[in-house]
Amino acid sequence: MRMAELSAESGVPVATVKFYLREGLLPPGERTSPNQARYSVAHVQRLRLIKALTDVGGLPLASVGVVLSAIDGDETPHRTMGVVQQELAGPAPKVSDAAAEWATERLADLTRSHGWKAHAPEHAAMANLVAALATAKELGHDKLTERLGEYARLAMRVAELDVEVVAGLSSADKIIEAGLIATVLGDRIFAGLRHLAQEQVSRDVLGG
Amino acid sequence: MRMAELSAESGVPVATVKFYLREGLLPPGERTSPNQARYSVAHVQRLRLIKALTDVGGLPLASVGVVLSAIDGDETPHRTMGVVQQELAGPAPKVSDAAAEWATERLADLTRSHGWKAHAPEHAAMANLVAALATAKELGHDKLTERLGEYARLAMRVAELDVEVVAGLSSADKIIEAGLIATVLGDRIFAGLRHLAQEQVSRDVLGG
DNA sequence: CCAGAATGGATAGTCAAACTCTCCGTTATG
DNA sequence: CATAACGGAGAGTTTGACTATCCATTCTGG
Repeated sequence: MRMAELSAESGVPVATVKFYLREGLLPPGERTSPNQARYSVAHVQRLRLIKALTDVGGLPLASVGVVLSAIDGDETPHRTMGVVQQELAGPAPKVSDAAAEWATERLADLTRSHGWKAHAPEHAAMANLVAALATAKELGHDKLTERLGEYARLAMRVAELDVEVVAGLSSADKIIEAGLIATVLGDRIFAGLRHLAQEQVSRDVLGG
Repeated sequence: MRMAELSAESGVPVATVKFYLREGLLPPGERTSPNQARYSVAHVQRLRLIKALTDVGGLPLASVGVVLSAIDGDETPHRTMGVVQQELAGPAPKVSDAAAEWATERLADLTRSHGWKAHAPEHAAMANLVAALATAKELGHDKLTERLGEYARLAMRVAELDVEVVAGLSSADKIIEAGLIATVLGDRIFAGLRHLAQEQVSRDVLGG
């Protein structure tokens, strides 16, 4: 197919497709002459993935580029997912050193008591957790951190489900892509379900 | 206190504080003369809250404005939290009509089988869920939706914890603010815990 | 009391991200 | 073979979130 059809099929405007080609997010089409190219369904899928990562995952295009090269590379699923989570988490917001230290300590307790592996503070999920917990403290909301262990236990249950959903696929490539999609969409889906559930519970507990 | 101290105390640059004042995100200080003002600890707290909403919650300033006027208003906690969730969820990404219809149907099944109240498709969390599920389908990932019921059950457990954390506060104002903070930080904290847990589980199941 | 720093307020400028527009020479097509 | 579409490159646009510069006061330390 050529540009117009690729655009129609994917729902991405022609000008934007050209822009993605320039940025290297979309691989160039196969040349049929010095200045004509043909695109395949792989290009359509790639565009859909880019849309999912930006629209649903909220990733900046620069991160999308990093993620796409990661899944195109031939690293292990584990390493590749590390890159994905790094980009998905984004840069952690800055917080005061004192609060950060307290939060780091609190998280160390948690991982120790749950038998989880310790992580360096540069680890993306870790850095974001530290920032979020530190912010909670700075805002004077300790309740959330007091219950951290209970949240962690439920997070573990969710993670087990996540891995079940992704595991059982045949090839490493499929596991990587499924993992990517499950991570990007999974966060948003769970957040949505949680909000819905909060309304149910708060209706019962706090009253309409 | 005056500008310089307010800035130092909150960690927000003077120019930015002025900008927030102009935008109406921060209420003006108390006048001490026609062109001088004095600020209070309430201003410091407000600035910290704005920082949390933008940095941690990732909200655009326009949404922060809406949220702040909502919590300053005198609506019930339930209505106020509705506004908060609306802004937090943001505009749902657009998806094809066919996929959206399928996702809406799937969600109707879910809410029915869990005995949850049905929601209009304009409902923020609902619209985002529809978009996320529709995207999963468009990307050819059905596994996630097949297990939706299990995720919903866990989301319910998390929501119960959320409400426990917030309930038990004395005044409606405190409940509203705690709810806001719990929602904003809670999503990010749970996502972080989930990522950490995913690594533990995938290490065991998929191997290093 | 007064010189120099700080303040409040207004206007304009900056910067990055993510497109979108306009050309242009070449290629396909009815 | 006229004309519509294409690929490629560069400049322009829009939005969001600041940041910088002025200026006419107002405060403050010596």
